[in-house]
Amino acid sequence: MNLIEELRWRGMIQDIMPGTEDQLKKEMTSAYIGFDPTADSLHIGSLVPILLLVHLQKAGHKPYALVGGATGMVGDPSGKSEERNLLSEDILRKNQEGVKKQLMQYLDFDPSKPNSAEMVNNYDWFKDMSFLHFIRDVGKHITVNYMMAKDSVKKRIEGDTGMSFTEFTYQLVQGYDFYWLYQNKQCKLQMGGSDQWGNIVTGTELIRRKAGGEAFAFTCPLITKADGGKFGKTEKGNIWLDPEKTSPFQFYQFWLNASDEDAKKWIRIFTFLDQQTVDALNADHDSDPAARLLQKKLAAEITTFVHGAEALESALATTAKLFAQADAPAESLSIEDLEGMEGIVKKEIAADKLQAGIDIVSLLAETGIFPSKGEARKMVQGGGISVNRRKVEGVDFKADASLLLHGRYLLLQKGKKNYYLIAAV
RNA sequence: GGGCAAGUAGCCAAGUGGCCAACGGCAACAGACUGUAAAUCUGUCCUCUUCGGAGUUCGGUGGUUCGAAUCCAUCCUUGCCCA
Repeated sequence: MNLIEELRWRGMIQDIMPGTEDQLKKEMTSAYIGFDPTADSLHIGSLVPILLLVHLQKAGHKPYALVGGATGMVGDPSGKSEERNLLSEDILRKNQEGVKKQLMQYLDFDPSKPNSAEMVNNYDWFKDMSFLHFIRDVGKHITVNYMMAKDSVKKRIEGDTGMSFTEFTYQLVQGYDFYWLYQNKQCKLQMGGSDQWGNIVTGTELIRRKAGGEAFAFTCPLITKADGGKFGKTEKGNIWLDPEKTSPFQFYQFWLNASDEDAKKWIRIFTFLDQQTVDALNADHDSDPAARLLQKKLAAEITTFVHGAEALESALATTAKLFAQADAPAESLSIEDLEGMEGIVKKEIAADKLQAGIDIVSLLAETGIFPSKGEARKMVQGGGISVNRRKVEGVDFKADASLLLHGRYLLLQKGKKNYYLIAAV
């Protein structure tokens, strides 16, 4: 299977420009994807573009990861119904660094290889460009009519929030990136999410008109969830690639909780397993859906790719303790189990308060698990709180020192999956 | 600069003098069911609360009124049209 066939099978191609496949067959091709420095870490939404670059490199082509230092300052209107807030330069610079560091992990930057990955930042070629230069050399080649026809623009013009000149210009800025890379790095291919199609095409158009060259592009579908929810969001917010922001355990759990339908799609997109393996896995899964083989494999593969084998081990261990032995009484957990659980939130309470006995509502509020007593009370009344894995039956429940595990800890749960370890100090 | 519209909770959106902490939907959280799923059902969903209530809201500010999200004035923001 060649690269395009492979990506097609994986369901990673949405739109593709004619001739792209031939170009990739013909020679080692340089290709790029842009990453937005809107946060100091990438989240799992960026995994697909990263994987595209990885596949590309595996197929022997040369990947460029572009950090959008300049485009980040403008704001991409694609998929946005409203004008974006501009980030300050300080924050952008910090974000660029964070994003850059993460990208380094996933691609092979070994300069001795002809197809080593390279990192570029469009801030480098935009920072010294004058406005006059831009409008004469770039703007002249693209008509407003052309730009207005773009979906991202049309939607905003037809909508009722309008769009600033700055965001309108975005597609030219991004288009120029492609042109610059084409001229300076012989980059002939741009990839991206399907929401980027319009911007990408502006780039190829610019290359054609300004340099008379031919450039190619394809996009991958945006990842969706079968239930229509936003991909990559949970109650705790985004799933980040930075283990400081989203622990490997939480990361693993995110994938494990995928629905069957999603898991079938995602296993092809987010893992490198070949067709045969995936087919076999699917068959096994269907014979016993409750075992969730697909989800387990998916979660294991992607956690290893992002965080490494060791992190996966520890995520698995925590999972076993939290869920596989969920019926086991809390008393059976060792101190190491309690303290070592990843994804558990640690809180403290004064030992003498506990000695005297404290009602559950105050306990929840004082340890900061809930911001107010009112909220804590509502959750207790709704049956959403457990102490030492036993459900708290009512608001008059009192906690005291006799409940302490190993004389030190209370294991508290909000719902099924949110664990808190309260240490008496 | 002129004309016209709009601004209500995280989002969408109803409400046009008292019955309004404000219909409904989405999102979110919890419970039941389950496979740590989906679907479904139930509860919560401005803040605090001794669960009796209390406090602060409907772009901002001032006013009319016993009483304002609702009426008036003014300012701000956004969109459309004209210049």
